[in-house]
Amino acid sequence: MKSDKSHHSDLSAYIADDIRNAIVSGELDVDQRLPSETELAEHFEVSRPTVREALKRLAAQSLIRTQRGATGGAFVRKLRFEDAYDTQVTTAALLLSMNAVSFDVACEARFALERACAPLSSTRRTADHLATMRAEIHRQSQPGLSDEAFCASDVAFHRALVDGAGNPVLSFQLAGAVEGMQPLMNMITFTARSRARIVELHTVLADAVEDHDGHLADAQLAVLEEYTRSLAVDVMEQRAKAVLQKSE
Amino acid sequence: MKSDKSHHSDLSAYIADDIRNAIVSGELDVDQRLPSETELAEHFEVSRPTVREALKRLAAQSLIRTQRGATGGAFVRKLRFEDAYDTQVTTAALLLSMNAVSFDVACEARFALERACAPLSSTRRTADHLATMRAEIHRQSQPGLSDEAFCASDVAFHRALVDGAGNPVLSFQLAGAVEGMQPLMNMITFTARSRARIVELHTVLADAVEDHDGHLADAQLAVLEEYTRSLAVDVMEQRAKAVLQKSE
DNA sequence: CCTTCTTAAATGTCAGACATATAAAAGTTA
DNA sequence: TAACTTTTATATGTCTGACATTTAAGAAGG
Repeated sequence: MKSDKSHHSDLSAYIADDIRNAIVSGELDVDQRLPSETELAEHFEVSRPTVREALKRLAAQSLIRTQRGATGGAFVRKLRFEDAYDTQVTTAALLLSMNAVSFDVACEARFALERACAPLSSTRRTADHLATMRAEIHRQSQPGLSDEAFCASDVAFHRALVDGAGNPVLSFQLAGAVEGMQPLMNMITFTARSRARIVELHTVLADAVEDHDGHLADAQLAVLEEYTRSLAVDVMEQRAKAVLQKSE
Repeated sequence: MKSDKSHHSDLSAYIADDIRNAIVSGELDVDQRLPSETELAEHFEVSRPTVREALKRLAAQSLIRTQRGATGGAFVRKLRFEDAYDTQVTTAALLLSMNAVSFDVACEARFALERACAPLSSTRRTADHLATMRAEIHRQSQPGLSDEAFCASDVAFHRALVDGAGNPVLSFQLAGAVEGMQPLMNMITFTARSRARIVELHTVLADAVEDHDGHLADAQLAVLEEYTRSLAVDVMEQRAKAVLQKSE
């Protein structure tokens, strides 16, 4: 950790960068304690509030955790997949909404990535993953389900499929693609008929995964993608029609 | 934005969550100005430093930007794909190193995801993407290249392939998988022979993409994955041997 | 009308203080 | 001696009030 800064405006950002680099480069190990806030303040020649702002930046990225008390301080945090999950989903959702990503583009990305998992999941899925998929299918066929609950169940189903690949890196990456897309999916209104169709597709998909048939699973996801996109098109058309009628 | 907090220890985290929810839910629009720090302090009934710590947390996630001066303040920031890129890569790299993810697992995830892009890229790649791929192949065949530079060029090549799919969501997701894996890839020492082999594989891959042959591109990536893994195995074996010799 | 000066509002930074949590050391008692 | 209690030191969490700096808009002057 060097201290240069000189004429930087936003010292806390500079200090955060400096410490972050030390963590990423491995200069600071997991669970290692950082110097106390007072010591950091002296080292960087800034005040304690400024150091604290820098530490909060790092905490926001789950790079450190803090403990109060006598042996307390800031410690390099072991970044777990679960920790990165939430941020990943939030970021993906914001990216989609703020950049006006079309349903088609998001859908394409999501299914392309998911299809990458299908063959692996067909090989490795445990009974547990399969049971989750079946349970979610069952929930999706319940009549009184709200559109949002249906969507949530859909996400749970696909997540089980992805997790079935048994590769935490894949699961992490897919979190953003699948869960982050949920807000977009929530725009769709699922009629009884479309729900029945989706349950049907999901069932074939689950069957394929159960039979270790990666090719069928992949093909089924392609069908599901096409159907999902057609549903979105329907919704858009209906909305356009509603706007037209209103203006008459 | 409600104020409850009650007995929360870590007010800045609570406040950051509160504002973050307002942004994610769309309650606050892009480029909308947040209340001034003083006003936020009054609203949440905390001091200004505490508010500032909360704002720095949000800034660390690129959710807000701040401007100084008379009309300054904190503004909801439009999260761009480029902004999320760096964080994505850093997070992925840290996840791999801190969770002792094996080369095989990371490699499998990376190539599975990349293969998801191959068919799309074969259809849509522009001349630009192709030119980048060719240029990187050329660089990789230069003799005096360091292992790190070779790796960097490899990343650039694959990134061009992914970008060829023309789907920013895919490109964003793959950034983590491909670039985040670079530290792991840097462990490999590339001999002249293995470099020649990789250049060869890359060339066939580029040819396939040029010919809009998605199937061949996909197959070629599978070959490349297998070869990459075999290289890693070689490195591990040599290291194990070195350790044995040392202990004799 | 244009330029320059002033002013006000906001963030950026600082210093010093107190509150609180926590583990280890010191003290106390059975 | 052993177990429990109290004290103490150290760290983060928070507050107050102040000053520095940046910046846009209004005021003053040519």
